Amino acid sequence: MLNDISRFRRFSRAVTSEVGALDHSFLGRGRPLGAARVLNAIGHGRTDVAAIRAYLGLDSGLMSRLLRSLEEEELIELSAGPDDGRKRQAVLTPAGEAEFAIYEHLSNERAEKLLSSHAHPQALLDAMDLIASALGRDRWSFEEVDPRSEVALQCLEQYYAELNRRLEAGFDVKLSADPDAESMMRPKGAFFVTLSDGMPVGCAGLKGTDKGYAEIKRLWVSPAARGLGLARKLMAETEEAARQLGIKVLRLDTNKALPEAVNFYRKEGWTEIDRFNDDPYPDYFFEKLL
Amino acid sequence: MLNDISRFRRFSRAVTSEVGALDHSFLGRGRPLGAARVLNAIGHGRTDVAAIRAYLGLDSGLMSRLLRSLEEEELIELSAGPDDGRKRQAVLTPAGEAEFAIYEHLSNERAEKLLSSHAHPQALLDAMDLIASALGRDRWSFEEVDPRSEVALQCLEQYYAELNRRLEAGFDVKLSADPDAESMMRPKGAFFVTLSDGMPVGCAGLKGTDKGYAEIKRLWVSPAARGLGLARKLMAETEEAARQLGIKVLRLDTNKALPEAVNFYRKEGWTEIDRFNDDPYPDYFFEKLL
DNA sequence: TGATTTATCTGACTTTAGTCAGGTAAATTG
DNA sequence: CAATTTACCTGACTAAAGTCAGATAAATCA
Repeated sequence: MLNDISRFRRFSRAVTSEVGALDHSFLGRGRPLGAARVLNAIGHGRTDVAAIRAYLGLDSGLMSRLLRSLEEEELIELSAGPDDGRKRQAVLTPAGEAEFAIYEHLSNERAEKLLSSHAHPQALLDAMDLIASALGRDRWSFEEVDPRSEVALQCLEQYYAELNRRLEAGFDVKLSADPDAESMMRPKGAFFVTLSDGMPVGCAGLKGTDKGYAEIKRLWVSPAARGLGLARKLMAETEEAARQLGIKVLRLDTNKALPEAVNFYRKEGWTEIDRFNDDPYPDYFFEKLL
Repeated sequence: MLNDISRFRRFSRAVTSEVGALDHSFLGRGRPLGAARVLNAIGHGRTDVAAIRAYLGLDSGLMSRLLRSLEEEELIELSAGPDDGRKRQAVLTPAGEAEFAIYEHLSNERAEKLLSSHAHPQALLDAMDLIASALGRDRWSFEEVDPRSEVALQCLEQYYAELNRRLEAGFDVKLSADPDAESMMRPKGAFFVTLSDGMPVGCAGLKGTDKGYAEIKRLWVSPAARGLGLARKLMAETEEAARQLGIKVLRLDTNKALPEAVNFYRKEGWTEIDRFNDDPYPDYFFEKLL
């Protein structure tokens, strides 16, 4: 374990110096870091002054002064909030957009340089996803979305690709009993995605049926977010939705090529039952009474 | 590529906030960050004031004041350098050791917490090694060492383990023509390791013989540091040593289970020759004239 | 409607970080 | 050995970050 920690700390030193170098390049724009951070927060779409303050952890007095200095530079414009005149809204002026673009360029440039100088950039990005997901595990947001929405499709695409990779016979969603979107939306069912700092890292569908039970479908966790207990949380979220909808019996099926999934359902208190559908893919069938 | 960059920047945000949180926990000790950093540098064995100054990038005036404040807290003691009375040496007092231990604990605690809360900590550490190596690629140090030294053995152990994993018949160093240490040390030969922030990430041996040629042996790059051009640099270092020793002909052998190595030698201007030894493992034989 | 809460602003302040121009004493050079 | 260089120290300064106690105006509550 001691050696593990020294590896962790070597990583810490490396990223600390990288973060410091980026800060230093930001200072090259002739503006204190605090002001640069506020400008960038606004550029990234945070218009609500209170939200920026919370995000950057700034004192209200300090925030006020930083906004003033950006205003004097004519990089931002402040206005009263539309429904609450106390809450101020900040937007970039054209000059602010230009300045923000330069900061973006500085950031992107470092990213591109590192990625393009590596012979295996995808491996590097996978490693980054893994670490970012582990560091961000206590900032997950669970959102109920339309299963046809952009984020949902991003999850499902990766889910299908993984099934196709791992199932002996491959996987073609058209051959499977693909639930239609309405069955996974209120009032019949629900569909959840988990976002980790904006990146979709997991999903789960609750498919209502008229057969006296509902099904859990499309439970998927991104490889980068595995081992963090996300599946359990997604499952809890989905079961809660089922209870709200008055559902008493949950069922699901899975494949023998996914042993960790089979294991997970057993550990989570599901009981194995007989085949309850004629979908060609599943080998295992589970049930849980709510 | 745009999506790659957004993944990179998600990683950046995650580690920035992690770095910030650690700094914040350091501030909880009631000492400004600058002083804490100096104390920690001394605790980690940097006694030379000039070295600390270079490492932390501090102005001499600021450094002097930070040392003074730590001295007033009776956490460190300064003395004149043994051979140069201008260079000051800093060491921790017992109270300083105690305070340093607390900072260490804060750092290690975060590391342990993250690692132990993850189901696959080794995957996380591999990811960290990969990223730390990529970020630290312009701070490699090449050192000529005794092939029996600790760092050399660390490299060789991993090298043998990988051969054993990848070669069809496995690999037992005792069955191979294991060069004795003297043949890879001056004046016969040389042995190099590459350190990346203290971690050995690669090695290469130059084995002198009395047969009119010298051999490149044990060229290895850690998986975390592959794709960064390290093998080429190690090779250049080794060839330079060979030239210094007046060697005119270099030879090496390798195995068909290591296609990237075979590829590398071809690309680096080596010419394939007939088998020149009776070692059971190699399938390919190369030569290069200096 | 008057009292209270909330979001932001202002002024006065402290601490930390960082810069710069000399100064001192040890070491090195010609 | 005198002149110069080097490593560190000191004092005087500036800028940035952060804190805190009111002030103000909009929103909400009783």
